[in-house]
Amino acid sequence: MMIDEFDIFKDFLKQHSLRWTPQRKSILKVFLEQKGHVPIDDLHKKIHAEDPTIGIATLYRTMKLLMDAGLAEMHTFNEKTTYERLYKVRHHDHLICKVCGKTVEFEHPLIEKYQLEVCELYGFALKSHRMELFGVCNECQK
Amino acid sequence: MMIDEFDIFKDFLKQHSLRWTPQRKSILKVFLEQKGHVPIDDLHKKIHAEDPTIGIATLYRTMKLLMDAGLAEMHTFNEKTTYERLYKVRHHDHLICKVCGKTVEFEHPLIEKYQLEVCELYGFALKSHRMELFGVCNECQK
DNA sequence: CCATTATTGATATTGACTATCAATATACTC
DNA sequence: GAGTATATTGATAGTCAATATCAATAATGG
Repeated sequence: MMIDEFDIFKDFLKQHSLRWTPQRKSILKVFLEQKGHVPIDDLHKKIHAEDPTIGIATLYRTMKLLMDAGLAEMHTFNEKTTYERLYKVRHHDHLICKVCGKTVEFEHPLIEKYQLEVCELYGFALKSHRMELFGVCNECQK
Repeated sequence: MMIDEFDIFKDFLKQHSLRWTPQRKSILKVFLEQKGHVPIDDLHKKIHAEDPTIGIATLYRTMKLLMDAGLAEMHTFNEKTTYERLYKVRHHDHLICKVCGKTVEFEHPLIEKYQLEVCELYGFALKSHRMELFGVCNECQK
């Protein structure tokens, strides 16, 4: 039996005495259909197509819950806030093109290893990290 | 003959047909007196003590110029914007305590090396990067 | 000194996000 | 199911950092 994001969210809500509502269901559904980094206004448009009665406040509230539930992650690239799916997606870092804004995901085990080393050196217990490389992509170099 | 931040800024302004003014001088002076990461309102208070006539808009405008001139760098830790001195300060990354907000600066040559590798792999020309490790510091673990 | 153009401070505006609140929906108990 | 307690909702007002506007002023290059 597969545990999917809907189960996780329902469970999270129950654990916190919060409720499973049609609005939360719609928002999660639409969010999961997106790929990569989704800005809030994109999400809002698509939610609106699905159910025009859902307000922007509910969208913000629900995205916060999804983050608390570990299903979504917020990023701020170039002053722009986007949300990214988190569950069952490997951890990765980002390469961002300063010209066209394209992002590429990558992971590098050795970098992660050295991050741990640095934390130990300073007596920190590492919880998470953020690494973004800014550059100019192939296309934009031409 | 030492080239300092004042010279660099004056030169930058000249290059761009901008003007060296008492306000810009005061703001740079106060900024350079600060240590580490300075929030804009701290800076504003100290500027105000130096010269109460300088408005907040001029402060924002000047900080942007200092960034363009390569003398300052903006960070956003825990939703809070801070400015950091950049010139003649070695590049470094940050370790941030999620509990007390303390930041520690570090550098790790090998991490930088692998960042370059990743960029080459994807055909990006690396311009800059941001790496922040979030954890719990020694003190806050007790 | 003059003309040109950048700069300034006060303040209005923006834009993203949050708080408020009355109406409504959900979950729980019996 | 009915009834009750409580969470949720959408609309909208409010907040806050940052930016745009603009008339007055200051700096620059002749």
